[in-house]
Amino acid sequence: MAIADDPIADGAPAQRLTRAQRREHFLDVAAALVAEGGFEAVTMESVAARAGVSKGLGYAYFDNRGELLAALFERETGQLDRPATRAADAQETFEGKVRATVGVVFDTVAAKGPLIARLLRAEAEGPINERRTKRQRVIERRWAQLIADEYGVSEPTARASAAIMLASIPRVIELWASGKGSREELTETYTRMCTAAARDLGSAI
Amino acid sequence: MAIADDPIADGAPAQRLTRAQRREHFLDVAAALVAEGGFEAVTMESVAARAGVSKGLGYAYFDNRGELLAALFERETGQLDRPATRAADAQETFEGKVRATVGVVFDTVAAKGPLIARLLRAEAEGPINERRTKRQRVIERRWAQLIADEYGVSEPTARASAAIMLASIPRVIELWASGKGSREELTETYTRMCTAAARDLGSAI
Amino acid sequence: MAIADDPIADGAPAQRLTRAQRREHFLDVAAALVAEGGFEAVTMESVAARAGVSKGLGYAYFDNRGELLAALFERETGQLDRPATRAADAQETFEGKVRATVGVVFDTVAAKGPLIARLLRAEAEGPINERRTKRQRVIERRWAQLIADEYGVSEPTARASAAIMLASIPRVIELWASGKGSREELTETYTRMCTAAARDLGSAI
Amino acid sequence: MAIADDPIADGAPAQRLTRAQRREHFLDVAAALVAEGGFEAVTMESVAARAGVSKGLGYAYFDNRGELLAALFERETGQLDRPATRAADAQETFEGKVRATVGVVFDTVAAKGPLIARLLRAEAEGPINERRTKRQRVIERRWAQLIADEYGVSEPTARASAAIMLASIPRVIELWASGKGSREELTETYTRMCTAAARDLGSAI
DNA sequence: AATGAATGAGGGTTCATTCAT
DNA sequence: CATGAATGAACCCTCATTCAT
Repeated sequence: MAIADDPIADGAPAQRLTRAQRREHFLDVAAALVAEGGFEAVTMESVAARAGVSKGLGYAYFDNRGELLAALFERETGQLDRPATRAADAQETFEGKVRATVGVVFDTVAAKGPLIARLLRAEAEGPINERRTKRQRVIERRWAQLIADEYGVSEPTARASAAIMLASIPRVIELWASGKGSREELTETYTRMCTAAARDLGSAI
Repeated sequence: MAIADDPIADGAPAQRLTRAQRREHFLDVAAALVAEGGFEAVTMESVAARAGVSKGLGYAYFDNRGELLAALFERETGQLDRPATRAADAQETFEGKVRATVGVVFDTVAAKGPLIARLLRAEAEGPINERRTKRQRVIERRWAQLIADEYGVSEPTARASAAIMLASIPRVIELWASGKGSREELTETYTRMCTAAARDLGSAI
Repeated sequence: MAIADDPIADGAPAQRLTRAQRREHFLDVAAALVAEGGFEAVTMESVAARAGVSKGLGYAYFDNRGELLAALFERETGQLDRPATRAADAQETFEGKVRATVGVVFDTVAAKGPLIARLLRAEAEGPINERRTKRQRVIERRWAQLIADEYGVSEPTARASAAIMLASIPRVIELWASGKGSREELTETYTRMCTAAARDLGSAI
Repeated sequence: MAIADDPIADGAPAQRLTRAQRREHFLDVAAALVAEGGFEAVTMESVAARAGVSKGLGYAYFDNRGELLAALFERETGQLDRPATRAADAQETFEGKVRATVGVVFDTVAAKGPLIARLLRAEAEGPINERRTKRQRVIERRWAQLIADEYGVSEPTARASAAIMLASIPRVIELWASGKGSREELTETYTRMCTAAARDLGSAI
């Protein structure tokens, strides 16, 4: 409805963005929508509307809805995983790495809300599921390596235990979100559980 | 479209079943569809088509799609939880109970496929989420009690640790389903992880 | 669900009725449903359910939904029109007849609720519309005759004026139902309007 | 299915109209359908089919079926009421105003068919009923004021009589449409009935 | 690049009606 | 006479996607 030269109309930056900026903006909007209403809330139309652009424009940046969601997944997990890896790398022990990783997860959730939990947990449309599986494999392998190295756990058992530990991280976030424990308590509990389990698995037959 | 070897020819009126039989049949079909394609694959239409009946018939048995899904959830979790509780009750120790529970889970998956893992894990439509949350609360409380009693873990920590342990059961099933370990190995690993964690949490401050 | 020898189960007379009784019962139920929720509320299923019989039974008494509604219309308008005619016949003047007729209408509405208003007014499914038109023609002709005879109004004008007068009777009922006047006031107003109009139309060119 | 002389071929994409044009087109189609078959004949699907567009397009213009019907009601009654008010305002007396109003009604029906009668009369779905009730209240109040002022009729009686008079206008249209009188005769008859009634109600106790 | 009209398929739901038992 | 399982058509509504402008 506005006709001219508002640099940014209506709260929605509807103008003169570079291709990359506009793409990011789409992802920001999609992130907000997932956080508010889950994946179903992300429709090409809702994203366009919230972004203040026309219905068809999304397709100039993403092949289809699946790709938009996949791009969102990549961006958000990247923003979680890079700091997490960095924080873990700064630690010597498995225990330190676990604690550091959980810390970054909490930080991220604090900063961006339930988005990341949803991304990691939900049964979602195809393109996301594939990527999630791939990401999981990578992270599980890393943790398994640490467990095997530090506690002398056999390869396959280390793999399984890493998978089991990682699977409950979203629940830890949920517990926090629903007030079932403080950040510190939950970090402590989770870290102790992981290390105790790893130690035990490495200890005997 | 199929021409041969359908038990029921394509335009012919379906078998006339009793109310209870038809209801079970619908749930069987829904179960198969969830196993294959997740919740989204369950539409009143897809169920009817697969069941070989007309589109509207489902509504004579379930008020709406949500109720169908809810009924499926109730049936399947009931078939898991009743034997699991029975098996756990027959054991004295937390360790025994965990092992027995996992055993029943494996039995169930062996008999009915990975459906149950999906039911327990996925972020799903409203009616299922509510029921899952409720069920979780009940089971978590039970495990928490055991952990607190047997290992002297404080109430809140026991609650959190139970939640964390239970959250990874679907992943255990997945590991098995994808060949990442035998039933015995996975049972052993998971059980040791749980008991080691509980013991550790109870050991000191 | 009950298996034997309740003479009347569940508030619903579900048993041992003669054909005619059962037919009447269906109409009673349909009447109640129209009064509560309009024509749309009358489905073959809702009628059967309320009557405490099985879904298909209605078709043993009425060819189809339209016929059920039509039979209801006939019965109810008959129960209005016969007393109305009798009451009108007992009066000498047009004014008396109008007053008597309106009195019977009020009595009927008082006894049977908004059913009759709905039957007379609503744009309804085909079979009812036809009958209503026919009924209207009959009554309009009668009133027109009276107007012509008593006030010397020409045939066509008498016909038109009768139609115009009769068309507002449902509104009179509505006014009463919504508390916009007492029975007596509304009867008086309506009667005076009709007689004044008739007198005027007969008076000159 | 039609093969010839459709302006638009059967599977071809429809004319691309502006938003306003398409909206009007939808309303035109809906109007035609109401005129032919009443409200029930207006479904989002029937409108789309008649308009030669795809099933879902209507929802880009109206939130749902109710809104479409409501918009139709607003448009049509607006096109009747604005000229009617103007014509009535140009007259000094109640008689003149009644005659002028009826004249505009006839003009409108002549131009657009009996649609308006249906809109004003029928018991319809919620959104229309509300609006009709509101409109009626406004017009009844206006007429009541005139009757009270010019003939000295008491407030409540004036209200009731106005309601009664207005309720028969659709019937006047029907009489005309079914050839039961000329425009002039019906206008004259209706106007005399109204004025005679008002005069009488004002004359005594 | 961007708009926004339009498509078309998919899925939810309701009911009149039929018919095997 | 009665039951109640089943059909099938008609609607409602939403969205991913295309494409003329």
